[in-house]
Amino acid sequence: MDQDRRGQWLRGVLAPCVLALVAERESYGYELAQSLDAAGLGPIQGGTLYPVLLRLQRFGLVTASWREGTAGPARKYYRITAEGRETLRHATSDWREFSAGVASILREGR
Amino acid sequence: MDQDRRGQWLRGVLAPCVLALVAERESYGYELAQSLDAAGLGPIQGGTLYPVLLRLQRFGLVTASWREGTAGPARKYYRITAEGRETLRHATSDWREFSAGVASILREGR
DNA sequence: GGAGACTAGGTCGTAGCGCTACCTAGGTAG
DNA sequence: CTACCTAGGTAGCGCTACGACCTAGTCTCC
Repeated sequence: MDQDRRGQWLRGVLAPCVLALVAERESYGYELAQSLDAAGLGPIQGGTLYPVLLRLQRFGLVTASWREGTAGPARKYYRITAEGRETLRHATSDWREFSAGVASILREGR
Repeated sequence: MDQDRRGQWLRGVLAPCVLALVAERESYGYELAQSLDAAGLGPIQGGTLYPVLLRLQRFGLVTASWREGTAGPARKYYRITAEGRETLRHATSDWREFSAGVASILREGR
């Protein structure tokens, strides 16, 4: 109940974050993992990220296409859909509201 | 995948929030549920809250004592421990960092 | 030409936790 | 007696992050 806090916090946040990164620029799994780490969310394991991407695809929030890499294995590029953008918009505003509520509670217990 | 976002977001956040409220002023379960709702986290069901309180108690982050209510059933009052305060401090700073990272990602995908 | 590292994607089992539904029990109002 | 509010608790379910593992292509170095 100390080190795994981040794991719990990722729940429900990871999918919108991935969606936001894909919305900015089409990308593939491995690169997204690096972007998320660079953004401060910590290292996201493959066993975590790939199921997320499959879920987003299954829900029709992103589309995927295989492309040969110039070097290394082929990459699966993801692009956001209109529905994905809509979902992202709602998730973002919901999250802002939620995190503000949490911040207000945690601020008081200083 | 719309209304249950909040449920996912509560993960790992609920315990620190309860801890923060108890740190501010000793309280009991039913009242804490109302405080959390009032703070904007939405209604927290008994089946969600009471296990959280039992976990906090089992980890030694709070202590509990039964007290007769002037009206209605007896109440179980919770008070934060020194270890609880320490945990709360770490959780709060960790959460600030984490939520800032999420905010930065969601901001970009505007 | 073999070993090892890096890139890239995927699957499987486990564990934690919020949720719904349900239960006990005291007090009060009609 | 019935209904509702307060107050606490338990049981099973479902979702999801995680670690462990697997396949495969490319590159460097010895």
